[in-house]
Amino acid sequence: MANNNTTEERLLTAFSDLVLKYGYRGTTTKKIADVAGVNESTIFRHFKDKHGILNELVNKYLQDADQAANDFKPIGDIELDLIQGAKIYETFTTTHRSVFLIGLRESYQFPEIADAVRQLQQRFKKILVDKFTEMAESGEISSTVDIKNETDNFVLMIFGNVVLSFAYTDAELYIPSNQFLENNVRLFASHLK
Amino acid sequence: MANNNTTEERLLTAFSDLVLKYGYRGTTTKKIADVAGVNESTIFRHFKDKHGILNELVNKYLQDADQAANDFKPIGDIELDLIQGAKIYETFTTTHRSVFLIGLRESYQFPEIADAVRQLQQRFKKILVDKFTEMAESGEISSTVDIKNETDNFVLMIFGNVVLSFAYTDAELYIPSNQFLENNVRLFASHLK
Amino acid sequence: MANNNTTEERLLTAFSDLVLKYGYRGTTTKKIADVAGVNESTIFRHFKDKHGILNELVNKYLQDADQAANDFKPIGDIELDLIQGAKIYETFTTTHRSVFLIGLRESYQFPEIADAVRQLQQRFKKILVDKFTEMAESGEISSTVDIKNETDNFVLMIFGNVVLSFAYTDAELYIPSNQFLENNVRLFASHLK
Amino acid sequence: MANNNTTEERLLTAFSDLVLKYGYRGTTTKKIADVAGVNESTIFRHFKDKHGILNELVNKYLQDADQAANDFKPIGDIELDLIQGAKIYETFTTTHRSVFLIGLRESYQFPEIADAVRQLQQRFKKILVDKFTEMAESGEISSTVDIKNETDNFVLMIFGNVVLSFAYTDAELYIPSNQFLENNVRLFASHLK
DNA sequence: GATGAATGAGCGTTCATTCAT
DNA sequence: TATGAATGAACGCTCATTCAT
Repeated sequence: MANNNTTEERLLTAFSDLVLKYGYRGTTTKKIADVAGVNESTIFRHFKDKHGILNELVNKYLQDADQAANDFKPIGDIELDLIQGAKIYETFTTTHRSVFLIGLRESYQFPEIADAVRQLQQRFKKILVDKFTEMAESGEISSTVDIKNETDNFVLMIFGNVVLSFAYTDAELYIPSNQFLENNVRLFASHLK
Repeated sequence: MANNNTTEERLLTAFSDLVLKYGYRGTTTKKIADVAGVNESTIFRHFKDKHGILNELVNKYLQDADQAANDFKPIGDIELDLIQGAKIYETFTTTHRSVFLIGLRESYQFPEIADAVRQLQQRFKKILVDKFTEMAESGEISSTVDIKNETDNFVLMIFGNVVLSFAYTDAELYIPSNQFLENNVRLFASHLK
Repeated sequence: MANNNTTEERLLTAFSDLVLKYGYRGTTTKKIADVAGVNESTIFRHFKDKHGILNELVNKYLQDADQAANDFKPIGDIELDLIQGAKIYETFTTTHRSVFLIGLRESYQFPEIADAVRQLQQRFKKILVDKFTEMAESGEISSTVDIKNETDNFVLMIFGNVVLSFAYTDAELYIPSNQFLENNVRLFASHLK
Repeated sequence: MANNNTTEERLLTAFSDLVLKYGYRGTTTKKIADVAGVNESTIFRHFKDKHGILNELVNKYLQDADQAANDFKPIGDIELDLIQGAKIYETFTTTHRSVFLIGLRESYQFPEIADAVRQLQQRFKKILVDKFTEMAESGEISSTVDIKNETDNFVLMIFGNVVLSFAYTDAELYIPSNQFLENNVRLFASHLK
């Protein structure tokens, strides 16, 4: 038995962990059961089928996504706002790594997950664009700043780093969170002032 | 019969196409055979096993990767150099979509492919950093430019856009090539002058 | 369902029976399942793989072989001792027909089984030679008897009859057990007195 | 190309050699073609099918078997006659090892070969029994000799040694030809005088 | 006379899922 | 609530055989 949690929780945790390494297909019900310390057939008492486990995680993802989007409230300081956005995005995707990765890897099989992943990105972009537009109108941002494209670039950049960190877990390729926020995001922000 | 090409070519094409949708595991030998219009067992006359098909594509990837890295020769104009780099990177990854995606999605099962994908990224980064450092020393680039981090940001950005375009093929999320080079890369470059 | 035994027992029995007819390779998992009255995949719940079934039988063979060798205790009466030896050898090999035959037929693919079959033969030979040597020393056997070669001949003879009886099951070629012990073994023994 | 012989001869030789190691089933047409140095499909130009190769060898076996039986002409000297019989049997079976082994191993699949192997044994037995009976009638052999059973024992013994030598090629178990004839057969014969 | 390309049947094995207990 | 036994569909792969050249 993996830990003291509910059987259902242990199954969800086992599934999440295994998906990181093996992907959805490679995460067999046998592996899940072994890691969770239960019988394979027990899975089907708690979830309709293998897909049902994923659905549960997707539901949590969607709830948290709303929360994260609501939590992201730019305050009008470009630097702090981009750092805040990057931080929330990174925290959220890390918390929901398995769903994020399935959305990335198996987007064709699970279009609804791919959609969910995309939507989050769009919402973050919109929040930033809206705020920056507002700031541009009030003169806080120079009118020469190309808000739309800069925001696109920013989102691509933080998405790129998250993908690198998840897809190649053991690699030196991605930039660790703190360093990324302090150096890279801050540097990016400096061009918008 | 899918088209007039060699059986081997048809198999490679079928494999590549299916991998985009279904991933490596989901691309069954039966599907490959059906798409290529041959009997399933014919696959094994042309390739040692299923992995052998992938190996063939990886070999081509590695050859082309060398070529692409050699082709990327910055001329000392920041804007043109970044555009050139982004264009070559994008062209190369598009040509080798299937291998790139397998390296991204199934990095755990195929660490050598994940490595190959990573290496390309590092090589591009190094070429840029080397050139920009040289330009900074000769005064063509202001000494205030944070070459290392700017290059990181640039590479994350073009990587992010490539991943988006491949992973969510039918989505409106990624920025189409021409537009990306003209608007986003150019915009990014403008901050380095 | 073939009979009331455990699924595992039914599988082992089915495998054993089929091996006599078809050999190891010819005994397909489908045939085994059909004869045992279970689904083919059920085999793999009970045994790691096809070889695992054989391993199980080989383990039993090895255990029984020790027992058989220990049970064979010549009492110093040549005739009775040869009959006893022949009887134990025949009973043992008959009980483990399938393993014996695989060791004989597929010795190249399963050298460890071939070894096991050989060893039994050597052990029986040694027990006889040791006893007869002891009897020769105590004068119970004439010193003119060529113990080593006579024993070789005896073992070849009983081995030959066992092989005939197993390999050509429906033939009239081999000599049935009782008759063999009463006539042939006894006749052979008569020359050693 | 294996040697200068006819394609057909090379195929037959390749088949014979492979059968010793791998048995009939394990001797794939691909292996045969590789060893013979021809294309796999060439086999089917020379033989109807895989079984056809075996048939060819069986035909030769049957012709030679007649020859061997005719060659075996006991002269009335028990010792020399048994040695002669053992020698011819051994030579013949060695020459036709592959067929002999298939008859032994795959007797169920190829009953006609099993028959052929059995018949040879019966013919040898009959020749010996007939001669010894004749000798008994003429007083050359003591009337106390149990001709039938002694002959059975003798045939089992030489059969046993041949099987050992073929089935466990690399083993020290069987008794090498010369030694077998000089020691074992001679010893056996000594009891009949 | 021989080849190379292709096939279809069948093999051992894995997997998500069901069912009786 | 959970288990252990069993299943059927599918998978990657091998094999003897066919056919056009």
